[in-house]
Amino acid sequence: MASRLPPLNPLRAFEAAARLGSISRAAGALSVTHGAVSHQVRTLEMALDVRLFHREGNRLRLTAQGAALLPRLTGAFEAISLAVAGLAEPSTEGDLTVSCVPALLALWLVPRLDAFTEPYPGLRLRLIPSNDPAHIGDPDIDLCIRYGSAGLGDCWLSLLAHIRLFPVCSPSLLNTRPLRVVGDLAEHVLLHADAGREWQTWLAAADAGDLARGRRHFLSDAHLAIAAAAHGTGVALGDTVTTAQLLSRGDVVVPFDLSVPAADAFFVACRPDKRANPLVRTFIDWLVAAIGPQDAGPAAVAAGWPGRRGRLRRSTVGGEI
Amino acid sequence: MASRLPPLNPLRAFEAAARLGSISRAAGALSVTHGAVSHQVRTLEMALDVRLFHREGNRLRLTAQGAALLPRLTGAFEAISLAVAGLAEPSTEGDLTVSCVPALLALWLVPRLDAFTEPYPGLRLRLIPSNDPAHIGDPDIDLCIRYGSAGLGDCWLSLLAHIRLFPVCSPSLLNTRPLRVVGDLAEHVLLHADAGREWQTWLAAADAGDLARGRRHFLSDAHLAIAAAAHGTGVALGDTVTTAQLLSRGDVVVPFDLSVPAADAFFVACRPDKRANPLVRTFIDWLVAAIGPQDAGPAAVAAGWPGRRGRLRRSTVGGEI
DNA sequence: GGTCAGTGTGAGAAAATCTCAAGATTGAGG
DNA sequence: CCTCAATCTTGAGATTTTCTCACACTGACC
Repeated sequence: MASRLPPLNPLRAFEAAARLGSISRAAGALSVTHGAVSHQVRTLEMALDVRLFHREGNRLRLTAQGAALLPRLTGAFEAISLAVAGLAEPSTEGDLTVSCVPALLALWLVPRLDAFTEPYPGLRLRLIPSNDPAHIGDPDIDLCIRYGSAGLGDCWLSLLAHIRLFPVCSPSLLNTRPLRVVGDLAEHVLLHADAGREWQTWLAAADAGDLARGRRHFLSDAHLAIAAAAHGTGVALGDTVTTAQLLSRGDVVVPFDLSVPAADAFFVACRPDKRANPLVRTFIDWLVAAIGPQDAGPAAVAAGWPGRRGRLRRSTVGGEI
Repeated sequence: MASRLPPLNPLRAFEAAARLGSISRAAGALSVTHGAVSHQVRTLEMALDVRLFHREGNRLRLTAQGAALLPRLTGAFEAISLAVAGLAEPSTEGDLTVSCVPALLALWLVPRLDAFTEPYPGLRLRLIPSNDPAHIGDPDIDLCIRYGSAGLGDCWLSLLAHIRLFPVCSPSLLNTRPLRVVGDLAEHVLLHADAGREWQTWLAAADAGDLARGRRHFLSDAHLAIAAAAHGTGVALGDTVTTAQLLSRGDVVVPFDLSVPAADAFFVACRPDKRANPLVRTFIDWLVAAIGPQDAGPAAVAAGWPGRRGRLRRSTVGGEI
């Protein structure tokens, strides 16, 4: 898929020409002749098989497709430029304290941690399994990974991942008791994480809302619920992020081909001042990249819910603390 | 600054090698020989004057700097790939309804709108000056630009711009009554936008909190306050985004070299389902790019400003505009 | 020790990119 | 109408980058 990338230098030439509105100015900015830029743009149009400029005599006008491409390219090249510029800062020694939702910590973060820490021998990492929003304000905690953005208060927020939910169970469970149609769930224990409504949502989507009153256990965290499911205790709701590894190893299986979007999403959050720490920035960059591309579009973040707490994300500069 | 970009193809080669953990695998992914990738990586290290890999015999290990660079590059290349992939969708005809803070609409958006609409002759745009959070839920409104993210409810959010605030007034006002030191503000009318505390914040930073009780007018919106200032009625608080054009045209001037960060920031928001509309995505992309680069780091959203007091720093307002 | 799977490097080939020069279109000014 | 200046396009050839190939080196493993 990476090989599907179009030629980069023509992209840069187009970006400059489109942004500056002129082949000649782009040539100036790139320190080449205008002929070179003209060739590059033409090459790109060939490669993409798309017209990017309307040629009207001696003047250029972006086509709709060129206009759609421009801001994204500008953003990407700016990101590259910033990334390279920020390369000088060397400070990658020290402590990093991360508070993370237990399920994500145990099932996703810990298995991948080596990949992050490997280049940083001087790094001391402390991990706290928790979903307590108050941790954000704690000066001893560098960053928090949370499910849901509600109650996080005055902080930097960044969307990590939207998830979808689906039932999972141990493969051996299917041998002891059938689980072919949704109705068979009545014969199984539904494993709930916390007091969440996730099962209710899924059952509603499966047109089986009445099953919500069957046998069920409540566990304090999705991690426990999924572990219990893997053990064969019952059926839990897994999600696209934390359960992926267990699924690929065959520890759990998905009995039904139906998933529902979760009501909330995973976020990274930290106190604004913590972002000055290059270690924190590096870790966040890594997190976002490691969890995979979630969405096109810039800086997309889902806000909390209306009326939950009127005071969310309000801060004062000179006013009361 | 664009010319400061390092060579792109070596960046891509490094990204692949670092992500896949091996020169050979990168060579496979890029369909070239390993020698080519090795040369590219070496070239990049030369160009940046930074070691990106530790070479240990026949094995590679990322250096701290290489590891810091990797996720950002991956993100940028992914963004490019997505941008190009999304190029096929042609649908750029239809209606787009935007609800926007009045000041930003009149002083920033409208003057730049031609640049956006130009490539889309089939586009019908409807603009609504408003800061009503309820508009987000309105199915007739495609997207909202808001000051502050509070109360927006369940929606997609994206940071547009942080702003800084500073006094502005008509140049002719300075002829009629002096405005040399902060104390001279006592002789002028302070133009407030809404019931905001912005003036209070600025005066506190200027060590002149007592002036907050002088003559003042309250206008319903920053647009009106700034227009009144341009007209010579008094002194208003301008910001780095909406007031930039008036400043560059000389309609208003900045009497003091002191600015404070605003308590909140501009956001774009829309209902999650609206983001399926390519027109909405294109408009948001354009907005974010047009308002300028705000921050490095992925998907960074400020839920308010750093609340630290006394951190207000003097800045050369005229210079950064 | 031999083999395998990696990486590094130098020389030359291949390909991309650039420059140069000529041609074409447009708009302004006389 | 003519000329001039600005701008884009295009083709040929020069230049630079990038790639391949062949060989050398290292470390792991049997």
